[in-house]
Amino acid sequence: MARSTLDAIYYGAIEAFSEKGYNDTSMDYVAEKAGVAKGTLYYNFKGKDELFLYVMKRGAHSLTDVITNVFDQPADPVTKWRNYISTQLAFFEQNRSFFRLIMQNMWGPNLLESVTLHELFHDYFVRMDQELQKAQELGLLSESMDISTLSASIFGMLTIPAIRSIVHDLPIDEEKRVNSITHTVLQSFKGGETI
Amino acid sequence: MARSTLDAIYYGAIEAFSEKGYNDTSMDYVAEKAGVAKGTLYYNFKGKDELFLYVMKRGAHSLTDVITNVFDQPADPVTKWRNYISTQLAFFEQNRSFFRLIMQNMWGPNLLESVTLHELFHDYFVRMDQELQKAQELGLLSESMDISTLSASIFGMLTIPAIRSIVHDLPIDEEKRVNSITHTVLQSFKGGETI
Amino acid sequence: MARSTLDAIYYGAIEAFSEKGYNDTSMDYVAEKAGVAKGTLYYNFKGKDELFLYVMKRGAHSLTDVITNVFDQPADPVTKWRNYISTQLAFFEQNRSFFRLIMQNMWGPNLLESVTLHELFHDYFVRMDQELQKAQELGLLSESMDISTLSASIFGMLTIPAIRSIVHDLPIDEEKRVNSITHTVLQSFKGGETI
Amino acid sequence: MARSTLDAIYYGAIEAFSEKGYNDTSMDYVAEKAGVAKGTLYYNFKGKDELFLYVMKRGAHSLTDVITNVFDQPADPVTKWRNYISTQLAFFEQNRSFFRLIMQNMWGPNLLESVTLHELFHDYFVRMDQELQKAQELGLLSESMDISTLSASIFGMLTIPAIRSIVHDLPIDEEKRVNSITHTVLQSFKGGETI
DNA sequence: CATGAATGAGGGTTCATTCAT
DNA sequence: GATGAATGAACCCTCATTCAT
Repeated sequence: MARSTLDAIYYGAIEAFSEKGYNDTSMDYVAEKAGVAKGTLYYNFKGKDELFLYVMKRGAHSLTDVITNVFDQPADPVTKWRNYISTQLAFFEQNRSFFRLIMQNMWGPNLLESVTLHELFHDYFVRMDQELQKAQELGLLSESMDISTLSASIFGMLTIPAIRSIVHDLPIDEEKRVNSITHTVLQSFKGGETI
Repeated sequence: MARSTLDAIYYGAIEAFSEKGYNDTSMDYVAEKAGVAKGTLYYNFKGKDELFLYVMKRGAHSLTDVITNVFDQPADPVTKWRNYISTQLAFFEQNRSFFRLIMQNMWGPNLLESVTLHELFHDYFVRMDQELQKAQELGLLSESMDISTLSASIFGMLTIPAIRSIVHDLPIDEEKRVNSITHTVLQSFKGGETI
Repeated sequence: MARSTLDAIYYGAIEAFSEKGYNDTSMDYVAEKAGVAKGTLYYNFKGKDELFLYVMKRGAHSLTDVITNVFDQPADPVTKWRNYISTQLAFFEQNRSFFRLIMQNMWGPNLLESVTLHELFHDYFVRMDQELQKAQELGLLSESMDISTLSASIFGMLTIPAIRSIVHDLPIDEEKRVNSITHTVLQSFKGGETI
Repeated sequence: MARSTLDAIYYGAIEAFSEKGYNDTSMDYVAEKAGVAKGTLYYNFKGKDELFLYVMKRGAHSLTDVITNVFDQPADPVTKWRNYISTQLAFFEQNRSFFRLIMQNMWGPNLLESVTLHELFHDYFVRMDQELQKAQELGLLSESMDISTLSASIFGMLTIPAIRSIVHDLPIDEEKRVNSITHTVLQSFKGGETI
């Protein structure tokens, strides 16, 4: 199959980088995990940077797919957000080490000259902004709320508890966590007279 | 003065690490920024890890000071949380590159064998948990909320928008952002019948 | 046509090697310049060494052709030598980068186990030795002169000024140079009482 | 002594490069020959290029010393040129592999961005040009001769026979060679009516 | 206390060569 | 005949660490 070598590299690289982080992962180790020779990595990618970026891009894409699928379903807004939260948390749970990798590298200096890893998640935030816009138009969300701040906040409400428990490698009462976060997120939509 | 060399190292190191991140900062560069010889770093610290940890500890301490000072003030809970948010955001703004450094390294694999950087922020979360506990006891916060999830969520509501704007190096309408986040946080305290 | 692939390789290789030298020319680059796949190079040649040797041999052959054509013309000796010089210099001028390539590799360690590149020019020196022998027999050249030293000297009188101006990429008063060198060479034939 | 490490590197490097040429000499091999660790090479030089250039510069300097010493002696011009030839040839003989190294690299592409190795020999040719100028003023050399061509030619008359015999590793009748070349060089000074 | 020359393990990258198609 | 994906040995270089001064 045409993609087989590339796929082997992808899965080996995601495993290697997730385990050790970008800097502590040697190309030798990636090659070993991928089951290919080191030269093959360089035959398919210009260098470590480009390989890493490829991994992150494929990963960011699958992350964005989650949000897209949820919000494209026909459902009332509250159900959508509830689904978004539980689906996203489940995704993090199923891809613990990769999610951790993302959180490590989202804030770094530019990896390549012009591309911040953060930009990879541009689509993600765009989709969330759209949905918040809709909520605002429906009167579910106060007009005074700054949408791009809120989308980042919601992302934070979700991810920080998730990454925190992952870093500590603690088992979590999944249902309780989903409920708490759902509550937090949905409350943030309500009323505007809190200040 | 006894502390002068150590201080020179501290300030040089924080500058160097903030600029380039842990891995891309060489001991040579730290020495240059600190204005001391490389050997002096090793005279004062066992190695790069220990030096970095020292920097992060002093930094985490000053971060924790913020939350402590705010919550120790006599004030009603709502005012306290409002102050906490604005003070914390101001701290991030004043220490942009160091805050970025923290966010990069909070989720990493254990830096030394037994110490996760995240543990450095243990005190921070403990203090917040205490305050949330109080709020719960005062009936400001629903009994059903999971406190450790909520404290992480609140941290996320604050930091992700902040780090996002720092990474993108965008100027921000500070007041609007504080208001949006304050609203979000305080709303999360309200009612429990959202689910 | 049978020779077309081989010729494509030859012209691509001579261009590539002349531009970058032996070591800095990759087989990939030769393949690109030749417009064939890398595997094709290995289908036609055992390896890089053999390919390079082939290029040098074809080149050395055309260099030797020059000297042969000149000395095979019926003319008096002085005219012959004058023609030799101007023709040779013109050849260098028309094949600047290839000539430079030759001069770089003439003195190296043996490229293959048993073949020095210098030996490629064996025919060249043999032909010159013959002509000097004739001159000696005609009494044009002192009996005391060592012919193999002289042929090398003459080659040096020609090539060093040529390569020097090529390396410096300087425009040259061609006529003046030919005259100077012709004078130098022909003078070396005269008298024997200088020592 | 302050220079001892640098000297060890110098002598090790000259030995290594002379034996294998620039490209086929690894930094590991230089370190081994020099009796220092590889890191020491990089502590003292930016890279392989700079180290090589240093070696060539020190070498070019000692080559230039020869010509300077000879021509600074009080003697009649003919004696000077005779001494120059024999001294230079002796120098080549005593530094066979280094001389070969020079001849290999004199014609290469620029090693660093702005410095051609050939420029290292600038002083050498300047000194020879001065001496030829003097000869012209004394009437020993025809006014019509192009000096910079002639200095290169003389260098060629000397070096090509020398390098040729070195490459072929042939024993040479030293005296006969000196005589032949001296004759050739001195003859080139005479008369101008050959053309 | 402080220094900086010296070290060497380890990493990213190149590239001549092979071989299944 | 020709191809190009795959290989892995070898190379240049970095940098945390040591230690004699």
